[in-house]
Amino acid sequence: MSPVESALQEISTFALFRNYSQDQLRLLCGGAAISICSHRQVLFTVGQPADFFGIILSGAFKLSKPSLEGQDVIVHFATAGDILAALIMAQPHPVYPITATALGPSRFLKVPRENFKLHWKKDADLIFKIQGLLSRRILSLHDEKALMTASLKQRLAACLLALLEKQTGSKSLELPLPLTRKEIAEYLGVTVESVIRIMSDWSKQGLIATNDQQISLLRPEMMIELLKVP
Amino acid sequence: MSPVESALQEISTFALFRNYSQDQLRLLCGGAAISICSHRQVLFTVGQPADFFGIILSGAFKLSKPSLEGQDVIVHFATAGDILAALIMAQPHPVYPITATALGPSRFLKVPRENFKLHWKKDADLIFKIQGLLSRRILSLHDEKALMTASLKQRLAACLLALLEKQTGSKSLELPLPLTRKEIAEYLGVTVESVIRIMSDWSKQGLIATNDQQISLLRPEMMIELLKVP
DNA sequence: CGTAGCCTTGAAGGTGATCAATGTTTGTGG
DNA sequence: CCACAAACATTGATCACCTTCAAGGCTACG
Repeated sequence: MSPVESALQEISTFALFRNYSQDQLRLLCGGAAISICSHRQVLFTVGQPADFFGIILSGAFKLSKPSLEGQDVIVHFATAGDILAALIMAQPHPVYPITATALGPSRFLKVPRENFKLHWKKDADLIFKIQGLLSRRILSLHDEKALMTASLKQRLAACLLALLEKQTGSKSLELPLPLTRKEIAEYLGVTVESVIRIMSDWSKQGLIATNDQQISLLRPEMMIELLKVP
Repeated sequence: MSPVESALQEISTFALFRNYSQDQLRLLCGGAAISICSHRQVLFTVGQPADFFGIILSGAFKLSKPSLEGQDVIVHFATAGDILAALIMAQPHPVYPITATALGPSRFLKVPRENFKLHWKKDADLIFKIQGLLSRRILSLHDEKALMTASLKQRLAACLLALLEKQTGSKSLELPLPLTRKEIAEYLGVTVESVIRIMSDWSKQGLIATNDQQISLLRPEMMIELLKVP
């Protein structure tokens, strides 16, 4: 079986494509290719013409864009099952609004842009489900915004807990993606030093542990406690 | 002509419904009603079962949700032509994720929830256009996030400029909605005092003027200048 | 073996928060 | 129409959190 064929079987387990037959998937993903990305490999870059969108098969990607001052800001951590760049496929000459970089070894199913107009757009049910994904993104961005008045300690706790919840299946205590302190800082919009100071405190208190960029939340209940009234 | 009928003519000028005949609109908006809201009137409240969604005919609404500490955070300022609550209509028992409050006298076309499943969802092209709206929301939330590392002065300038750009048509210097300093603070996630200090500076320098909660940007070029390198 | 990127720690500084007091506008009911 | 309450606006003083700057250690990789 070709790699793409087996990928199609793989995505049929994702919520988005449940109930789709292999034939239907073959149509939707005609001409697709699989990108095998190593850690830190860039999938696409902000500003580049968008000639493909697609689905994360495994691993994770950080989605970032440059801020006014030039340094990068991470807007989202995308994990297996997430769709990337679908939201701009509607435009006549789409350009990636963000840069996608692999976090850990990852696999991505690249679907040619034409498929969107030819097949995806015609499938009201699929568009509808994608809308559901977009809605959830908006709601979680709102939640994040509501946390802006909280202390950095609370925002950091909320961030790690949210990442832990992304975990598909088993409830291990390890975050499903490798993360540097710098990346966490870029995600929260603060400096590395601030993140480090809080996380080393937590390490000393046994709340978290880091092993080769893999972060584990040893005491999630305690982290949740931090989110309660200051 | 009934008020609803004239509203249907009104919305046919919005980008979302261009090319729709009155008959089609009558089908999509069957059973709709018009809410005439006065300043500060609440259209729906967070947590309340969502039995309608709809379109802002005129005026504006602030969309807010309570933060951890209890005070409200404004997640979006919605203006004429915006769709509210469409993104949660897909759920089986939707509940409003935010509170919508009128800013200035406003009119809203309330469409019953059933219409979404019966008619809107079936219209692939419409769902597709709504997806376009959602995409733009996500992109602008990303832009906002990229500004989180900037100083409050810059974020405030960006906020006012973005609101000025929402203006449909004429390029007056007055923001299209009445805003208190407190609301701006709730939108930016900072305290009223900080907003006031910056805005009184700008008032003294002649950059802005306030008249009965109507803010005017007298020198937009200067505001844009503030967004350049610190 | 040298460089580049990440991690860590400390000291100093600034931005925005907090607290407090007062003035102003808006809305409500007698 | 006035009295009063409630919400908003303003200002100053003080404080805390987070940033900035600086220096050094660690690991990965050519």
